[in-house]
Amino acid sequence: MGLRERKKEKTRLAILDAALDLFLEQGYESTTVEQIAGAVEISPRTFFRYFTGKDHLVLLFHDHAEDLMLEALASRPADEPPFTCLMQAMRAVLADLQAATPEDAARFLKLRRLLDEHPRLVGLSVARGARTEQHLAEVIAARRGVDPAQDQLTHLIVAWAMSTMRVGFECPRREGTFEEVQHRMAESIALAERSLRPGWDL
Amino acid sequence: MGLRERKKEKTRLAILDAALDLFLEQGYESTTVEQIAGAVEISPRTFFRYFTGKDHLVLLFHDHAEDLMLEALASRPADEPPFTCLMQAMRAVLADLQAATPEDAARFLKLRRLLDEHPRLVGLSVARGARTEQHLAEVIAARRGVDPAQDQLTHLIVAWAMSTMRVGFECPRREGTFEEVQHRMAESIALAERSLRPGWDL
DNA sequence: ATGACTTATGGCACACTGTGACAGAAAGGT
DNA sequence: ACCTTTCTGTCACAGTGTGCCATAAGTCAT
Repeated sequence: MGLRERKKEKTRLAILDAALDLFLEQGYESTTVEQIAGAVEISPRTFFRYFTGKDHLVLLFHDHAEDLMLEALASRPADEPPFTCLMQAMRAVLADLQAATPEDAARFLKLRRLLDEHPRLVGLSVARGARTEQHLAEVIAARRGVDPAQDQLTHLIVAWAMSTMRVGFECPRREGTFEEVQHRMAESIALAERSLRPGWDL
Repeated sequence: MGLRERKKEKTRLAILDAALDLFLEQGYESTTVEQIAGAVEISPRTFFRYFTGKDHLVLLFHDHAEDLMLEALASRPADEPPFTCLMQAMRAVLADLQAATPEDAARFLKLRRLLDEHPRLVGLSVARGARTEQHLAEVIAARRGVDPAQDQLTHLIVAWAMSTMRVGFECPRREGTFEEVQHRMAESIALAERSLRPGWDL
């Protein structure tokens, strides 16, 4: 890996960290791109070369999580029920989180606090989730051998799975360690499985 | 009702209709507020007094639907299971749609086509849905006698209900009459009820 | 009607986001 | 050293959204 790419990655993270701190300090909306750029000594124009906009900073985790889920999904046995499959994909995201560096862990917790304090960002987050949902629906439709444009059950399976995750991640909004997040998530999955009729997703 | 309010309502609808047509003609992003304002002979500044922004135009239906659902929810018997309740609230939205004027019906169908063609707007729509979900969660928590900040099941019930609605409304994306929307919705509800264990939401 | 009031509108200036175009700086390979 | 490729900053620009203030329109007395 050349100096160029290492430097880019460094700037990337510097921007992210500066932005998260500024957002938490003075609020999301009241933080300007100019301020973020100033904090890491780059021009505002360069900021937009690293990220598509302020929103993108908040959605980095979602991008990563989506990759992980699609990857995890691909590695599950073909005969595993779709919903079970999706819950496993979710666990893969959790596992990745646990294996993360302390820096990444801190970023995740900051992001979580940020979402707590800014309902608008929760909106952004679920909107991004809708895109993930589309991608997952295509994979699940293929698994089930149906046309994603026709089959409602496929969309219901994916939508409910994403909802289950979201509830696990979001609720409750207080400060939380990874252990607590993981516990909430497990609780959420258990709740879901207890509520569904066995074989509903076949 | 005075002349003032009637005139305001007229401009309001004129803006909405002009905007929807422009969006469908030349795309959402490439339509400017200036164009919309020009089409109804008002200043751009006035546009922002009627609507908070371009987004708001797309979310008018969601605002209305949320009102209807909260209203419907309030009128349901206290001992009705939460999920059933929410499905009834959803039916209230459908009923309102059927009772709508031809103008409103046309607006709804245009909005639907618009969402079809613009994934970004689907994101907006889902984000708005998250806000509705919060409000519904509070009502359902009260019904169930639990603290919305603590109870995951409440959030799961509401999230799954919203997902069920969304799947009913969105899928599939082709042109549809109200009959088709209603049919899809009924199908979605049936699918949901078939998939859930009786009494899961108590 | 006339006048006094309340409210809606338009115009202006402004801050902010995001993008295209171009010139110069930095890193890569030879 | 050289040339090539890629990154960066500067400038210009279009668009969104908001505060501010003067003016026009509507409302409601007498």
